[in-house]
Amino acid sequence: MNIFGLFERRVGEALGRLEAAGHIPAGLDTSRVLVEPPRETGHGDLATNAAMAIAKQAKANPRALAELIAADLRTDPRVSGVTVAGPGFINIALAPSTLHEVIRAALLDQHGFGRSGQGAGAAVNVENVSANPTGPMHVGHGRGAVFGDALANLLAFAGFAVTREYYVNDAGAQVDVLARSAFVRYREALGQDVGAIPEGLYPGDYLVPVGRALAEEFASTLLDRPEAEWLPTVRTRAIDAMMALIRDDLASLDIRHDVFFSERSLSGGATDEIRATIEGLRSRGLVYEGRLPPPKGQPPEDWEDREQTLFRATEFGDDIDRPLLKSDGAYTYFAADIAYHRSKFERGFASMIDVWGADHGGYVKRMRAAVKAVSGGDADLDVKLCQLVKLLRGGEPVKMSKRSGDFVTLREVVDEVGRDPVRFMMLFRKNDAPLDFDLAKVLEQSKDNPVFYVQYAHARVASVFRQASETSGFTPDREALAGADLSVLTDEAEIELERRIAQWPRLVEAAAAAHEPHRVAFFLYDLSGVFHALWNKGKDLPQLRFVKQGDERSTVARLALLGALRGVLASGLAILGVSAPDEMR
RNA sequence: GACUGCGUAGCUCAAUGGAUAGAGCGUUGCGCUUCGAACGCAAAGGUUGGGGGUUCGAGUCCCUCCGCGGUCGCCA
Repeated sequence: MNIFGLFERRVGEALGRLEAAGHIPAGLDTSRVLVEPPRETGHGDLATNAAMAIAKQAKANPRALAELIAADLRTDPRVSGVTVAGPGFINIALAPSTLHEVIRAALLDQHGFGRSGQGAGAAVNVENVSANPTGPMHVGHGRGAVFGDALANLLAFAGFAVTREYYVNDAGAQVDVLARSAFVRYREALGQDVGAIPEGLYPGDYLVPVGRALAEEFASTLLDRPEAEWLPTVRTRAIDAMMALIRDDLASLDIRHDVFFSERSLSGGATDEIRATIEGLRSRGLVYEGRLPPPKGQPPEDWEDREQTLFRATEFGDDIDRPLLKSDGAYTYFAADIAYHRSKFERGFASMIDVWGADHGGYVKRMRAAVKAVSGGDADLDVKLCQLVKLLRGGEPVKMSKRSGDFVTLREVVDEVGRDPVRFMMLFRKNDAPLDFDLAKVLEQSKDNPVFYVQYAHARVASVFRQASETSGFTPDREALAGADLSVLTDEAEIELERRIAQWPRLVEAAAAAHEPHRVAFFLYDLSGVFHALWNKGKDLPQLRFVKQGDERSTVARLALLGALRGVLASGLAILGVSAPDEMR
C-alpha cells in the first residue's frame, strides 16, 4: 500500500475533473506531477506540485490552479485538510484513519509491505564482482560484491526478475601468469628450492595449496615437460581453485550468483562467439579496418601507428572507435566483452546492470555503445562504478596483508568485524563516492555506529514484545494487533513514526528506479532515529511507554505500531543483506 | 590533452528539479545520581568551490573556470 502512489492517481483524477469542467485544457503533460512527503512535517503528510507543474502549459496562475485542485481533494474522505502554500504547493493532511490503514497493511503483510509491481517481472541482469580468478578477493572487490547483491535484492523486492551473474575472466594473459605461479608452488611442493617468487608472478601464499594438490595429482610427471604442455592443465586447476576461494569469500558475505559465465567459453566452444559477434557487426558496417590517432598529451613511447580492426563506437556515443584485435591477432578484452553482453541480450536481458570498480570508468562509454550496437538499440546497460574503499583502524590507514603480501583481503576484514558491519557500511555511502571503512568504529555499540543503531532498533522492538509478554503475560497475535484502535496514538512522535513507515513503499520504488541501494540504508537509519527518539520520549513521559500495565488498549495500539515498524526494519535489512537480531548482547 | 567521478557545516556525509539545504561526530549549554541513559534535550555552526545559463523554482540540469581522484590502442 503506497499512499503516495494512491494520491498521485487521486490528483490525476482531480485534474481530469478540472479538465472535464473546462478549467484546464485537455492533453496536458502531467509527467512531472508528483506526490511526495513534505520536508517540513508542519506542512502535512503529503504534498503535490501538481499546480506548478502544469500551470504554464495551462496558462493559469499556479496558486489559483492549486486552489481548484485543493477544493477537489478536500472532498476525499481520506483527507482531513488541504492547504495551498508558497508558490503553489498543495499540502495534504491525512485523516488519522488513513495513516492507520497503512500501518495495518504494514502489520498484516510484514514481508510484502513495500513490495511493488514496479518491475512487472521484467528480466534484469546484475553482473557484479567479476574479480579475476587469480587470488582471493580484496576489499575493493567486496564493495562491488555487496553493492551488486543489495541492488539485486532491491530490484527483486521491487518486482523485477533478477539474475545475478559473475563474469569469470578465465582467458587472457593473467590466468597464464596464474598458471606459472602455481607451477612454482608445484615445484616447491615437490621439494625443490624455488627461492623467492620471480618478479611478475603472483607471490601470495594462497597458491601453496594449489601447488600441493598438483603435486599430489601429478607427482613429478609435469616437471620436465615444456610449458606449452603443462600450462593448460595447471591453468584449469588453478582457476578452479581460485574460483573456489572466491566463492568462499563471497559466501562469507552471503553472496551467491545464479550464473558464472566463462570468458573462455566464448571462443573455446564449438562456435567462436566473439568471431560471430564481430562478423555480425561487420555485416552491418559497424566494424572496419582503420587507424587510430595516438592519445593526446603524453603519447606512449611504444606507440606504433598501424591499421587495425575497429568497432565504430563513435556511432553510439563513444569518443573514439575501439580496437577488437591485438597486434598479435588475438581478441582484445573489449571484443570478448561485446560478445559476452550480446550473450546477455540473447538470453533475454533487455536491462543489464554492470557493477565495476572506478578504475574501469573509462570503459563505460564503449560498453554502452557496444550494447546498443549488438541489441539494435533494444537493450540498455547501466554501469555502476564503485569508488575506492579506504580501510582504517581507529583513524589510521590499514595497508598490508599478512596473507597476500600486497593487499588486504576481504576475508581478513570479514573475519575481524563480521558480515553485518561490512555489508552495512559498504552500503552506507553512494556507490560513486569514496568510502572510509574504519574497522574499530563499526564494532562500537554507540549512536555514531549506524550498523549498531539500526540493528539495535530492531532488537529494541523485539525486546518490547518480550517485555509485554513477561511483565503482563501479554502476547497478542497479528490479527489482534491489526484490530487495535490506533486512534490512541496521538503523540507527535508516534505520528511521525507512522508517517515514516508509510514512506517505505515509496522509498523502495525510488531507490530501485535509481539503482541506489544506499537509499535503503539511509532510510533505515532515519527510521531508527525516529523510533529511538520515541523510545527516549517515553523515558520522560511514562504515558508514552509502549507497555502500560492495566491499559491494554494503548498497549495493543503501540505494539501494533511497533509490529509495523519491525516489518519495515526487517524488510530493509533483508535487502541490505544484514541480519535483524532480536537481541544484542 | 581527452574522457569520467567528486567538491555541501570544523570533520564524515545525506538531500526523485521544490518550500527555511539536513543527519552523525566535534563544540557549547542544560538534563540524567542507573526506575527503559549500550544517553536525552537544545543551541551555535552554510555565499552547496567561482562565474554564467535554462526554469515559476537549481546543491541537483547545461556551459565555463578552479581543485582533488581515476582512466586513456595491443593489460584485464
